[in-house]
Amino acid sequence: MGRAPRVPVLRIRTQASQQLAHPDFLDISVQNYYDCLVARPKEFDRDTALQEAVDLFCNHGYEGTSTDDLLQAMRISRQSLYDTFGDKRQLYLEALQQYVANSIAEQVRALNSTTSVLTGLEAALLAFASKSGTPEAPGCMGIGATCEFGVSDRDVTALIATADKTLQSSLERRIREGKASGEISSEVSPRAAAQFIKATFAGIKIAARGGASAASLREIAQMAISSLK
Amino acid sequence: MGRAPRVPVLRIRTQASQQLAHPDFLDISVQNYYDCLVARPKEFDRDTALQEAVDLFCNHGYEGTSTDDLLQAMRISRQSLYDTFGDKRQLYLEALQQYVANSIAEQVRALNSTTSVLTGLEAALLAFASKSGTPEAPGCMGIGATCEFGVSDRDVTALIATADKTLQSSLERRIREGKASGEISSEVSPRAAAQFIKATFAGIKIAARGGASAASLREIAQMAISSLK
DNA sequence: ATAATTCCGGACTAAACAGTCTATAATTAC
DNA sequence: GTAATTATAGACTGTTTAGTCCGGAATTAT
Repeated sequence: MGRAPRVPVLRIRTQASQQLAHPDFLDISVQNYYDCLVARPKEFDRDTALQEAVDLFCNHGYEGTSTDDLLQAMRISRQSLYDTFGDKRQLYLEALQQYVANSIAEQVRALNSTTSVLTGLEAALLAFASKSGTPEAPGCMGIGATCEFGVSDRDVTALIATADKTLQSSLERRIREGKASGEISSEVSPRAAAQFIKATFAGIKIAARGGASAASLREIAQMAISSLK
Repeated sequence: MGRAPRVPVLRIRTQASQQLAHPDFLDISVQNYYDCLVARPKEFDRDTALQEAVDLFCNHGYEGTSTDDLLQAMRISRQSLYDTFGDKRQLYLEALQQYVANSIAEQVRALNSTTSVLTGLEAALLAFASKSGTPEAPGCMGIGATCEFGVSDRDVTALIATADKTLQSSLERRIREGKASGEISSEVSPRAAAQFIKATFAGIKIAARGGASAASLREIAQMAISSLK
């Protein structure tokens, strides 16, 4: 993946401190600078609003979520939605992008959280399940998008394919480590095993969405992992 | 399961043969008799039309399928749809019922198609995948319904739960047979293993919907099965 | 101050939506 | 034949949809 590109930064003296002896300064990105340099700043937080959209799309999909639903949940005006996010489809794509990026990051973090590869795999497999038992299983937006559109939507497909590659390579690397340490059978193909684990991710998420108990999900994860030993 | 209940049958002399020396007779069910005893018989076949609806719902879900889409694919008039199937929701439920029943029946048939339990399991896991590579992976309506509604819709949830129980018990029985014959490890819990196989079903179906190759799906199935050995 | 900018709420529009009604044609019973 | 019944096609209706427009308020720069 490489490191994130360095973002240009501006050092700005804040408005409120301009009459003080020791004024405050603020380092912000150029993008944020332009965002703030407007006659009237936005009254809502873009990321917070986007997260509300994510939650809605997770639960009801693209077609099942109306713009009115979105406005209500995001607590912004109609005009603000179109000004800020373009249209419903662009908002959906951005929400999917944010969801998928967060989701993969979380899974990879869990995967690498332990020295034992198998334990890390189990943690990753159950990372989603843990937050899904609570109120009403929210559903995975990535799987929702796949079910809803298949491979018919270029943008959705490309977005998910990118995330899929990241997860695939993280899994393969960790599985190779497990083979090297002897934790995973030498007969296992890292590529095939990573595909299999991804399928298990999907299976667990669907089971959770269908109301399966946390214990069931744990059993599924453990059986999947046992096939690597 | 048991055998199908015996349907009452009527022997009817067909209209066209009433002036012949050797008239034709027809055995039909009482239900069909009532269905036919109308001023003007339907011009379309109910089951064929329903199957078209199934295909549409598989590909676009409930919200993503409009009544106009349905009329066009089912090639029936608007009034006929409402007369025959009630409304869009009832049609969806009936389509889901038909899909899920057929789907489970096919999987159970594949599962029991061989003497070897593991081979049968592999056949069942790949039964869906085989027809999904062809034109545009149609998607599983059961999984689509689960993603779209979660457990929020009583009728959908109940319908899927019933099918789930059938598949679960078929899998458990077959896994017990495998344990008895020594093909499956004695350490495997039939209940947990059946849950795991169901999750693998879901994972394979999602992967297929996302455009995975037949070879990938086969690898996933084989890894899942290897965890039972 | 004033001008310029941009946010926001709500009214508005055109299209799509699910579902109903009507006129006509086809069939059966008599 | 006539009367009764029912399927069909297509027009129709009220609602919801996504997206636009407009007037007033808030903020910044000058």
